[in-house]
Amino acid sequence: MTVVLSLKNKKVAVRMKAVSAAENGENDRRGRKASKETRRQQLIEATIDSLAKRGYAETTLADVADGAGLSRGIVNFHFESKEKLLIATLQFMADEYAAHWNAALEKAGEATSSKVWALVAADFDRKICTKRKLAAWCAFWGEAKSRPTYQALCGARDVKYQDLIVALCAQLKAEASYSYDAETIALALSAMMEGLWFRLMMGDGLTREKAHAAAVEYLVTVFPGHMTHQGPK
Amino acid sequence: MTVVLSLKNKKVAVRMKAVSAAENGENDRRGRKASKETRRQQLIEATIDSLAKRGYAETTLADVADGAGLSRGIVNFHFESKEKLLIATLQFMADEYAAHWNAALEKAGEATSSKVWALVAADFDRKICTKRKLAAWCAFWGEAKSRPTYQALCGARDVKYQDLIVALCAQLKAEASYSYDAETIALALSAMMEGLWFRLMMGDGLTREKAHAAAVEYLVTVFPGHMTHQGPK
DNA sequence: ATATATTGAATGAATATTCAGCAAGTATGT
DNA sequence: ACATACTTGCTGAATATTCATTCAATATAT
Repeated sequence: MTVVLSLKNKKVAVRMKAVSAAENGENDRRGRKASKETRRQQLIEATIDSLAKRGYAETTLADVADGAGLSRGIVNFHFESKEKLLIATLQFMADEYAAHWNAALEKAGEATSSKVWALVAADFDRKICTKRKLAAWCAFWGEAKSRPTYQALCGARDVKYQDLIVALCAQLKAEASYSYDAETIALALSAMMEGLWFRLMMGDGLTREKAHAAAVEYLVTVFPGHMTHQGPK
Repeated sequence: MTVVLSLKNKKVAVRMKAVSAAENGENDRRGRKASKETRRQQLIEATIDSLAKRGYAETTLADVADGAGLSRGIVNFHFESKEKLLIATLQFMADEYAAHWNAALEKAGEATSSKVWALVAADFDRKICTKRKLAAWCAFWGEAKSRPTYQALCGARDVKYQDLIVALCAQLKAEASYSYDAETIALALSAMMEGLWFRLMMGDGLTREKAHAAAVEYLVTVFPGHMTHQGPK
């Protein structure tokens, strides 16, 4: 081991870094023999990195392995194929996203307006709304139309989410006397949030705060009886 | 020539179709000896087809050549490399998009509200807003963050467009007494249109008409002094 | 000791690129 | 009118490259 150190200096350094990055988790065994789940998670994180840095088409297993500080064959050992790694990565992001807005909904008050406000805020939370993750999402979007599996997972964002937003908008309409069609407003709102995500990813100096402010401005305008710039009434 | 017909039946048939598709242009020489520009355009169209059908990562030169009804080496003959073909394709789409909204702006009346209305309508016009083209755009978006050349061309949509929208919103604000910040509203509006494009591409049964209606609903709500559901006041 | 995780070189498949040759047009000379 | 050389667009087999996958050897943990 120490014999080869002079030759492998660089690589060892990289691996140290990668391992210490994985330390965050609770399941904190390191180096050789990290638990199966830990390794998988580490590889998924490396995949997100690669997708964000190089895009879908340029993401190679070699790059993922390097990013994780592990050797070439590692992905095929823990996932069976590149395809399955990518699906697991997308699945992870979809689960994380869903868990995040569900949690936000839990924490929000009973009032419909509080729920809407919380959902919008959740979309621009630091935890979810990273350039890195947005870029990874976008990499998948580009391939989603031609791959049913991706489409299903990208759309997982909508299946329940969209229904919820529509229901909440309908609720708000019933509470006050807004004239708009609930579905139209729900569509406009969620499309706008997606568009803001997209702009954030493209990164023309748009910040999370400004994006959130734009969404809030919309809420206040459309639901004047329920929202203020500071929060739900 | 006739000797090989029995063997090449299928191929010949495909080529006939491809050639007749290229007939639309003015420069209508066919078969062998189509002008250089015509051939390039034909290959660009085939590239858009492939991007839309198979996504960026799965688009191969073989597929493009087949789609155009031409032989394998053709792309490297007319463009130098796959990369250059893709850049030319994106350039074409960006030019077409810019020309389209500029034309819409020309045709619109002098009033600021007419211009805004025209820009929004242009975005959902049949000519631009095809599933095929949206899918091709999306394929590029996924790679744009990692490739400066793509990013510049995808962003070409904003450089002037975004400035114009901001200026028009500021103008509307000055004409009536809206309280919003013009930049915020402009951001919200254009983000929403991008998000609607995205949803159209993903194709959850959303139609161009419904998407346009959602955008109009927004205009009416934000600029009540200037807009009605039927058009600018 | 055995089982398990990991490595990294070898393999093979996919595919971009090259290029020698062919065919259709075009110009020039007789 | 016909023949000849020359240009240009195109073909498709051969080559080079990139990369996912495999697997025998090795290291580590229990």
